[in-house]
Amino acid sequence: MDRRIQKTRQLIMNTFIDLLAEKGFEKITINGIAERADINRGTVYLHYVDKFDLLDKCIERYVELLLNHCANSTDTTLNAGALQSIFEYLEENFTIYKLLLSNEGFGFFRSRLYAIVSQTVTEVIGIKSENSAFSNGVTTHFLTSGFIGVLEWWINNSMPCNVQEITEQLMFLLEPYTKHLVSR
Amino acid sequence: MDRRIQKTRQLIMNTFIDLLAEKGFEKITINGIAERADINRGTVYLHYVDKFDLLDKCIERYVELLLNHCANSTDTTLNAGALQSIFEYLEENFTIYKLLLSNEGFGFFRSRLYAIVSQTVTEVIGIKSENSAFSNGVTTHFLTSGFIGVLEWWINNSMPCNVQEITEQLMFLLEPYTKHLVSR
DNA sequence: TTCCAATTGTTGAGAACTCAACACATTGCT
DNA sequence: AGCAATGTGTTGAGTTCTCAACAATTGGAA
Repeated sequence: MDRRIQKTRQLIMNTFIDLLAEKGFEKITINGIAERADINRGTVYLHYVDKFDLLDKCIERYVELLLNHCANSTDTTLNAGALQSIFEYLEENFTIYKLLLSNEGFGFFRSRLYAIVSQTVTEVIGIKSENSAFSNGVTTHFLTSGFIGVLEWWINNSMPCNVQEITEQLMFLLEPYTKHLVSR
Repeated sequence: MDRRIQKTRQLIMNTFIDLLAEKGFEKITINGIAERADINRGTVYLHYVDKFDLLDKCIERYVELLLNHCANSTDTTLNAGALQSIFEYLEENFTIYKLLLSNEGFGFFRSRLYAIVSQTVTEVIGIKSENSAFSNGVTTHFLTSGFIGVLEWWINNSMPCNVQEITEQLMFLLEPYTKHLVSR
């Protein structure tokens, strides 16, 4: 893809996030974004239909970035490395995800994250344990909610424990399920 | 001017300065600049003919930026405010000017700065004291060399005294001349 | 020396961005 | 209610930048 597109979108999103933190979604204008980013107003419309669309794309992007940090691990195995990688990334971009998980995110971020994670979990369960007692929606939503709940708690409370601790604790909690679900 | 031009030139110069500090002028390539700046190689040639031209323009630009900080003061009077403004700016951009004044600048920065400052001093002397004993080259070059020498010393020695001190001391040294030369 | 890889400087076509202008909607003030 | 200021969304013409390709040069290792 043309590098101008990547740069411009990155710039617009960064500016959007900054303004979101400063004044909230309500008071954000396309005008304001263009001025702050020092680009033409029309350029914003070249990439996003309006500020709602921009919020959507922004959330989509940051969900993607977050999950890429475990998709990078070669297999679908839920291993400590992938978990740790995610929480390290969250730590680095703490302010952004705190913002997206706050009221300013309108719950959209949470629901997008939930949708993707639960789908992945469903797939993994389906593949790994076709004949076991885990092949049902309850398991999927139990694990997804648990994981996302912990993630949300950790961010909202400004990382009350370090990455090492939360990773280990989470792995411990998931162990009973990984034993049956994730092995090959 | 088209904002793309300003942004691109700014980006190229910043990248150039970074590379200059990292590996020195010798090892800098147009390729390397384009890669680091994440722009097309051809774009660099759109603005500069080669890396020597880039160095020139870079020096010219930073001389301009430096002197703007006293040209902003309304009159040509050599006042404490203008001096302080210059040294504050130097303090903020210390690493850049230390680099340009070092061997990597090849003395080009110093000589450009000297040329412009001495010309201004000549003009001021000419205007302010047409019939005094100061109307000659000796005065111009004495004052210019003194000023730039102090500036160079201050930067090369990593700002051994603070802005307040160097400003006051310099004003004290210049006082005998400002009395006769700069008043209206 | 010879060869290979990297760099240089240029080209043309096409995509992205800028800018100014437009009509229209929204906001806030008196 | 009326007015002014600000924001919205779109358009068309013009500029800048990208990209891929090119021939020519340079620098270092075999």
